[in-house]
Amino acid sequence: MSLRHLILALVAARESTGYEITKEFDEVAGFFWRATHQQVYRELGTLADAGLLRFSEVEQHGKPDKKVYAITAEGRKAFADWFREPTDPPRAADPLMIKFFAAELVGIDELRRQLANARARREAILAAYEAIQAQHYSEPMKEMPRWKQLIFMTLRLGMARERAWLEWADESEKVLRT
Amino acid sequence: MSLRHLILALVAARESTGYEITKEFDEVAGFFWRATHQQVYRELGTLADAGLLRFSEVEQHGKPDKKVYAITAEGRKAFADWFREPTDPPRAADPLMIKFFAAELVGIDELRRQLANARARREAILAAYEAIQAQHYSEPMKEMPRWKQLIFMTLRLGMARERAWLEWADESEKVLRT
DNA sequence: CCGCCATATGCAACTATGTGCATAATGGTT
DNA sequence: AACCATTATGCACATAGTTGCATATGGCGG
Repeated sequence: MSLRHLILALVAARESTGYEITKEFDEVAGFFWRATHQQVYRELGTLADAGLLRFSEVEQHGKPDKKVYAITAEGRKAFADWFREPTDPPRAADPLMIKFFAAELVGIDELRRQLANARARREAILAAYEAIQAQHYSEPMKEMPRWKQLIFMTLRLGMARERAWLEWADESEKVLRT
Repeated sequence: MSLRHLILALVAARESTGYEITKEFDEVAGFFWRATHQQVYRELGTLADAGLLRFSEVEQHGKPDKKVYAITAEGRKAFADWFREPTDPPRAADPLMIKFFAAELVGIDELRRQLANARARREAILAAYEAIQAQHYSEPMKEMPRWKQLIFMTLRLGMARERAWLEWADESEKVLRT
C-alpha cells in the first residue's frame, strides 16, 4: 500500500494531526491522491502501532483535544526502504473502456453521450489544474526551489494525462461520427 | 464495481466459462483491465445468484467438467442501466508521485533512478501495445467493423496514456538534471 | 512412471478502500 | 433557543481486490 507511505512522507515533512492531513488530501485531491478522514485516522493508528509514527496528545481550549503525530527513526527507515523499491506502474482501469468494449449491446448513440459526459468532466479537471498552475506555479521553473519543482511536476503529470485523454476523445468522436 | 459489468459484457458477447473469461483478461491485461481467476469465478457466482447470469454444467471427456455461463434478460437490463449512468473518471494514483513529493527525504539521485526504472517499464508497455497494433490493427480504421474500431480505440487510449507519460518523463528528467 | 502443463473450479484469509454513523466542544447565525 | 459550521477523532460494516492453497482430469515429454 502507498497511502501508508504518503502519510509517512507528509508527517515527515511536518508534524501533523489527522485532521490537518485530511485537509491536505482534500486540497491536493485529484491531481495526486485521495483519502477520506477515516482512511487517514486508521493509517495513523496502524503506523503508530507499528512504531513508524509516535504521537502526543495536545489539550486545546476552544477546540477538542488533538493528537500530533511525528515520524520516528524507524518510520524514516521504512519510508526510505520503500522509496528504493521499484514501483509498478499503476493499472489504469477506466470503466468508460468497458462501455467502448460493449457499446453495440446498448447503442452507439448512448456511447457518444457517455463520451461527451466524460469529456466534460475531464475538461473541468484540466481547467482546475490550469487554475492551480496559474495561481501557484506561474514563475519559471528555474526560479522555484527544488521541493516546489517536484510538486509542480506531479501537477504537470496530471495535466499531461488529461490533455492526452482529451486528444484521444477527439479521435474517438471522429470515429464515432462515421 | 465495474468488473461485474465487464464480465456481464463478455458473457453477453459470447457464452463463456470462468476459465475462458480469465484467459481473455490475461490476454487483454494491461491495456484494458486485469482480474485473477479468483475474482472471475467469484463474480460469476454472485451474478448467477443475482439472476443476471445463468449457467449449465457441461460434461467433458479428457477434461474436467465446466460451467458455461450465459446472460439473462435481467442481466442485459442491468448492464444497459449501468451503461446509461455517467462514469466517474477514475482517480489515477501513481505511487511514483509520492516519490516526487518526498524525494528530498531520500535524495534526488534515488528519485532519478526510480524515474528511469519507471520509464523503462512504461516503454516496454508502449512497445507491447504497438506490437498488438501492428499484429491485429494494421488496416485503416475505416475498413474495420464497428466492434473492432471500438476495441481498437481502447488500445489507442492505452498508447496515448503511455506516450503522454513518457513525454512528461522527458520533462521531469530535464528538470532533475539541473 | 514421474513430473509438468493445460484445463477447470473454488475456499479461506487478508489487505485496502469506501460508506454511514457517532461523539464532542465552541462560536456564530437565524 | 435551535441550528449549523468548524475542529477533532473514531467504530462498524460493506465492498473490492490479492494471495495462498486445494482439487481433479488427462496428455506429453523425458
